[in-house]
This record gives sequence, C-alpha cells and structure tokens, in this order.
Amino acid sequence: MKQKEIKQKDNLDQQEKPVAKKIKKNEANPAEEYEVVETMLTADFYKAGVVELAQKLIGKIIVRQLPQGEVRAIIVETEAYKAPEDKACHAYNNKKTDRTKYFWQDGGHLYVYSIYGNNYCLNITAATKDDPEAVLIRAVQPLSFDIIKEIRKTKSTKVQDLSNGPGKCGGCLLLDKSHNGLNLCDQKSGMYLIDNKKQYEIGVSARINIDYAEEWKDKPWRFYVKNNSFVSKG
DNA sequence: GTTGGGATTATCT
DNA sequence: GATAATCCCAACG
Repeated sequence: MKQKEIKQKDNLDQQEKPVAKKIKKNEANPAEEYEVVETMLTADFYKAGVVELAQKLIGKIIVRQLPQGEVRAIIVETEAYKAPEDKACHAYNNKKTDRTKYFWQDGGHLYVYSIYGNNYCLNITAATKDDPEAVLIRAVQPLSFDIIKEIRKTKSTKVQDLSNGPGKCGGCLLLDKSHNGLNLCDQKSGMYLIDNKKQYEIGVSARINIDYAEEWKDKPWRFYVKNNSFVSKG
C-alpha cells in the first residue's frame, strides 16, 4: 500500500527536502514532533553506566555520512549488556577475544559483531575503558528514508522491516566489523549522535533471546519507545 | 583445520 | 508461526 510512496523518486530533487515531512507520509506513528539539536553528543554523554546509557539513548538520532548521502534514524529500542557479571554479555567474566576486545574502550565507541551470516549488530560502549559494557541498538526509526531504502534492498512492503531489528539497524547504517572501535565523538569518524528534545514514553522489559543467561535473562535492561511500530517483535 | 552454535532475518505456508 | 539460510567466531584438537 505505502510501497508506492516508498519507491518513488530514487534521485532527482533530493536537496532541501524536509525529512520529517517525508516520514509523516509513510508511517502511522511518525516522529514529526521531534526536536533536533544539531550538535554532536560528546564523550561526557557516554560516561554513564550502561543501564542508564541504554535509557538515555532512546530518542537520540544516529547520523552517518555515506557516499550515498547522510543517513539519519531515531533510536527506539536498546538493551544493556554489562560484563563481567552479566552472563548474557559477550564479555562475560572478562572474556577478551578478537571479537570482544572492543568492549574495553571508553564510552562512545562502537562494538559491531556478526551473527547468523550477514547480520551485523551495533553496540555503543558505556562508561570507561575499564568497564566492559555496551548498549545494543535493537531498532531505529528511519528519517532519511530514501537512502535507507536504497541501502537495505528489502523486498518487504512494510516500512517497519527496514529497521525493526538489530541486524537491520546495522544494515541501515551499512556497518560491518570494519567499524569496530569507531569513535562517535570524533568528527572525522563521519558517524555521531545528536540530541532530540522530544520526550518519549519509554517501556521497560527483559532482554530478548538470551535464554542461556540463567539468572541474568530476566534483568529489566531492555528499553523502547512505547507504541512505536519500529520496535522489534522480539 | 574442523566443528558447532548464535544478542537474526527472509521467505515461505 | 515455522523453518531454512548463512558465516563468523570461539573452542577444541
């Protein structure tokens, strides 16, 4: 149904288009009232403990510069992973491998891991380099719609399928393991977060698909925007 | 060098 | 909602 609006105009006149207005046409629950602050979030923001940071990240806007243009999306779902004690965390018990070593960075860096083939999941480190903690970005709401559609190449007619899952978020942003360690506070990275003053109603639940984590699987460390259709199914 | 499973997704019925 | 796909990665030898 909405597919027609999605696939129209792949190029041409794509300058000066009001992004929020575009979303409004395509999504039943648009973020049309969001209030961007066009300043890169700095290292102080990411110094918070991982559970606090997971909450603070809800509503923030990810910006990534690509050859195709600038990708923007609102974070609508996160999960906190906190080693060494958290059995769900890849760095549980301070397990440090080639994959997990990126946990040991100051807050505001990326940890990207691959899973089930060509899926790359995006994490943002919290606290300091001595704290192996990171926030998994499980879902975002696209703002720069045309570019994301072009990048993701999904055949689905549901706009939500562009970004309602952790692997899909990595796909939207064209991330892979080469982006491990990227600094979100460094202007040269071409990727950063900006603030959004809109207040969202935030839901809390246990984390998803970590049944192996025993007593840690029930921790209320998942946060999401209530009534937002881009939140993952779980 | 081989193996087994995963913080998932796409594509069916 | 069920299942196949798909490949990286860590844990063995």
